[in-house]
Amino acid sequence: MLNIKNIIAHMIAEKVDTLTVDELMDILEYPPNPDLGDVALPCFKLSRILKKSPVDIANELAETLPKSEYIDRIESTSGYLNFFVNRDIFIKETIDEILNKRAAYGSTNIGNGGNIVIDYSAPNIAKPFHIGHLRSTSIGNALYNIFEFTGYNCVGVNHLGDWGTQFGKLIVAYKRWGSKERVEKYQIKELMDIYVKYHEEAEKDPSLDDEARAWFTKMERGDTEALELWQWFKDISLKEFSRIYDLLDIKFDSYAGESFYNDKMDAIVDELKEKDLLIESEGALMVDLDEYNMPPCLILKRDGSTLYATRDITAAIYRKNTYDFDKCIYVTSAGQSLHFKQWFKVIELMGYDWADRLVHVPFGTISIGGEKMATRAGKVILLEDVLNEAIEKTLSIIEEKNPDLEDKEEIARQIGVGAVIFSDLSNNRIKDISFSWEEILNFDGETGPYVQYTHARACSVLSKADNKVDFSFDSSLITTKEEYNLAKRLSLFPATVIEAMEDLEPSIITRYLVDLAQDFNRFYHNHSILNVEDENIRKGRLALTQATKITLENGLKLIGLKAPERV
RNA sequence: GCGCCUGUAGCUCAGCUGGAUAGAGCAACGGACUUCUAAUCCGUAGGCCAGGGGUUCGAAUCCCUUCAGGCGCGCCA
Repeated sequence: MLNIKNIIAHMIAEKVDTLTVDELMDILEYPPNPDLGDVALPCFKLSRILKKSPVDIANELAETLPKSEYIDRIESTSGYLNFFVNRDIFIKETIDEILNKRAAYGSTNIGNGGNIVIDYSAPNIAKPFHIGHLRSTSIGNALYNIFEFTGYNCVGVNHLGDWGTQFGKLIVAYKRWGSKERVEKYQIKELMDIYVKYHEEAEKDPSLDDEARAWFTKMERGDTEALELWQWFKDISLKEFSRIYDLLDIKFDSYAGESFYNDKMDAIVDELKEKDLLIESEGALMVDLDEYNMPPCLILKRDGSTLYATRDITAAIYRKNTYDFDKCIYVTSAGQSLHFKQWFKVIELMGYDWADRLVHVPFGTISIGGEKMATRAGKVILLEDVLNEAIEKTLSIIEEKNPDLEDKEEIARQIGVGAVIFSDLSNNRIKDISFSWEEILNFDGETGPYVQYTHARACSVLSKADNKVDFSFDSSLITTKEEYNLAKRLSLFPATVIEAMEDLEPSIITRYLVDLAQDFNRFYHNHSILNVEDENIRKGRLALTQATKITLENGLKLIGLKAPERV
């Protein structure tokens, strides 16, 4: 991998033996204005160590640093040491590497085959898949791809919410207001309707809740009728979910949900007892976390039934035994942060040294016009509606601009769905999102369709050249500002992937793609690729175009988007 | 009350473990399609980086504090 910072850090380390290459890598930065240089060393920190003024240090280094074929010249400017890289070599090596590695450009093996369990999506059975569920799904899926790309082996787990008192409620609702015919006809919509009705009625008549609890207890005791209804509701939900996952092109390696751990929790409760971690309070059992400045972690309710934490602890131990993970990652809303901190601590107190491999990846809440979405109140925007809306809009744009496009239904799906996922992965995870139809259906500017369009544009140029791209281009003919900026951007992709992996932050890739697309479009707009007289310039620009196409495609795939060749 | 998160252009957001003149997109206005796909590009305008202290050669960035908003705090997940 051609890494300019790395090369420069080595150069400096030869001269300044008080700093290591790694430390220098940290200090080196990219100047705000490319006219100043390609890489800069601010000398203010060295000033104290070397007991000289920053200006003197920069001046001295500018004269004494060893020559390198990669560096054209070095300038000292008011305490900064600015490096100007040799563009010929830099562009040549960057493009060569991309053309050689193709789909593997940007990948690394830092994971060394270690296992990563990623727990994401996890919708609740019998509830509709709404826009709020998208975040966990899209972030988890992107992290899955990013970890695979950096040399890990991922296990994607969909920890379905398929157990709990809401099923008691649903059974009560079904028995009172539902019918087999209606459920078979309207599927999850009907389940949602009767669930909403249940909550309306329960407001007036709290005895319904007792009834619901009784049904759930029946489920736990293995009552046939209760379990058959539960299984039926579950099948209906899974059918709906897999339709949505197909649309999104997202897959899981395991669907072991909450019910999977029903028979595994007793042993864990026993283990907690043996390890003397449980205390009793008002009939419930809990782990006291007072000395860690946290409220206690509830393990068993007064009636002896289990809780969320019980299940999570059990699942973590199961996953450790089954997958021997390097990391187990939970992609859930930021509102659950305390819960995770609590039970991670319990795992630690149980004496498991792998407690520090459990990672919570929180994300912000999605709201509509300032209001939280609530299934119970029926106030939701269904993800499928959003996806279909986006696909429809894409299709109408295609009809207008490129009606002869082959396979337009599928391409419209790829772009429409891409617009929704891209928008979801645009901001830092932790930021709250206010859902807006206008924004999610906007295909201009920093959007998925923009990046996909740019990719297709590159593909179109390449196909007009019969995809004849070879390595025999002369990089000294690639001289314009736009070409150089594009090459620089391309060279940053591998470091960007690593950063996204370390920060568990897919938006880093998303934003990189926008920057890359912008750089390519500026290049494309300012310079002809095919219609240039000089055959060698043409070759160089085609190589640059091909390198862009590859990098855009690799990046899009990481965040879970397709890269259609035509749009 | 305690804890966590957020506050940057009219709106949505970038800004790396502190570095040179705070950047994009949307919206607005003005330009560019007989030429490789205009889902594009170029330009104009838009800022007391919530307020106040502090640390530093240097702060949007780190520390303290105030304010505003969001979320959480033993039998939901």
